[in-house]
Amino acid sequence: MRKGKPNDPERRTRILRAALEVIAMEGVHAASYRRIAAQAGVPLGSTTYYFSDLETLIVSAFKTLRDGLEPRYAAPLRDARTDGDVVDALVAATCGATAPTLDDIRLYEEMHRYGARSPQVAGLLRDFQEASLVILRRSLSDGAARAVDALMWGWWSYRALNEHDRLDTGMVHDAYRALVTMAATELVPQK
Amino acid sequence: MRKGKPNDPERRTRILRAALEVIAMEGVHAASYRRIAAQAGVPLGSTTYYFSDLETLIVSAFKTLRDGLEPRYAAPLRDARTDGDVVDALVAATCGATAPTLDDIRLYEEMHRYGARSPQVAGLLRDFQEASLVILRRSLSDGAARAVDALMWGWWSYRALNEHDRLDTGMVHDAYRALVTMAATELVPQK
DNA sequence: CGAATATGCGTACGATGGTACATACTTGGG
DNA sequence: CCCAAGTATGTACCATCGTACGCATATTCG
Repeated sequence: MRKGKPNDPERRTRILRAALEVIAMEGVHAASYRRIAAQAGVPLGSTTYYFSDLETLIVSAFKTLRDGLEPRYAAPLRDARTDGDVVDALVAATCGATAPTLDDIRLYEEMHRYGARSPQVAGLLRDFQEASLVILRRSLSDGAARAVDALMWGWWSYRALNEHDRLDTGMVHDAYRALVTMAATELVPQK
Repeated sequence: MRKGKPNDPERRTRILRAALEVIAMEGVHAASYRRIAAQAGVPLGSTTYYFSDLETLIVSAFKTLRDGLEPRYAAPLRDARTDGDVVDALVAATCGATAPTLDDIRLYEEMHRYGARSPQVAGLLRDFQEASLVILRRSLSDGAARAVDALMWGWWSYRALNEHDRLDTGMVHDAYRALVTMAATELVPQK
């Protein structure tokens, strides 16, 4: 009897990567079995074999996106010690070294939109957001954490819309500092 | 010779409204000629007659959305006199009386995503954003205006994802106040 | 070495999409 | 009243989609 070892172990992963590429370039609506197969350089039957329906494929692709993104953004924030470190990490995540690429933002936006109609993907998004909030709450009040989270998303969104103008780092820094400072002064009635 | 007066002058508007309804309910990917025609209660040929291709129809629909939304959100902000008024207006626009409905947010998100592939729609979005910034800059520094704008969008987005929990008004108020206050203290190096 | 079983693939079908276009209907001027 | 021209519609074509399914290939065990 056969063990079930795949002939090409990379294939599944390659399909998922191709799916994300297609979604980033042309949107979820363009992410068809055929288009993804072409992108991955595998035959149509290969994609339907690994993912019995399209919803499964897309959700799986978004899952790998989350798994890839989460540690990348979480780490610098987790290492922050002082409020200043937190602000710096936030700035970096918004428009600095650890900031997502435009493709990543597009992907995340597509995910967001797809989540409006897919409970599974909505769950992924909430997981992602909750993980971010958990980290932020280690140094900020709940309110400030939520505000910071929303602001970061707003700026990412802005970057996606205005591809060419970079966000001014000083402005971003000031805004985060204002929110983080608010957290400090608000801490008494909050706690 | 005939004057060119339409037999049913309402029809064009009705089709555009139906398009927005479909987009809000099922997303742009579901906005087909046939689906929109069904929603508007008109035959397929009627939609293709008024809009020679689908892109035109969708862009027109988004244009009417912008025209409808813009005055609604601009007015309260324009009437704000003091910084406190501005903060109150922002809170109201985020989660209060003048806040967009969930449908409006969904529509706006669909527009955002569609804009990623349609230069025309991207232009509409930038218009909308710029109009908002112009008003905000009457009482805030450029940096604060941008931060406030991004934060509002982030919270709208949050509301779309977490349909059921209302944003805490106090938290929203504090965050906006922090950003507006920052604008005041930052005003010297800014100007 | 078969034979059984998992892996991988090609084709076909029914549904749905945008669009083209021939046809009808409505209107107002002659 | 009737015809020209704009308005409105029904149908049909071709492409593409998700999915089903039968067949080919590879692998491992007895």
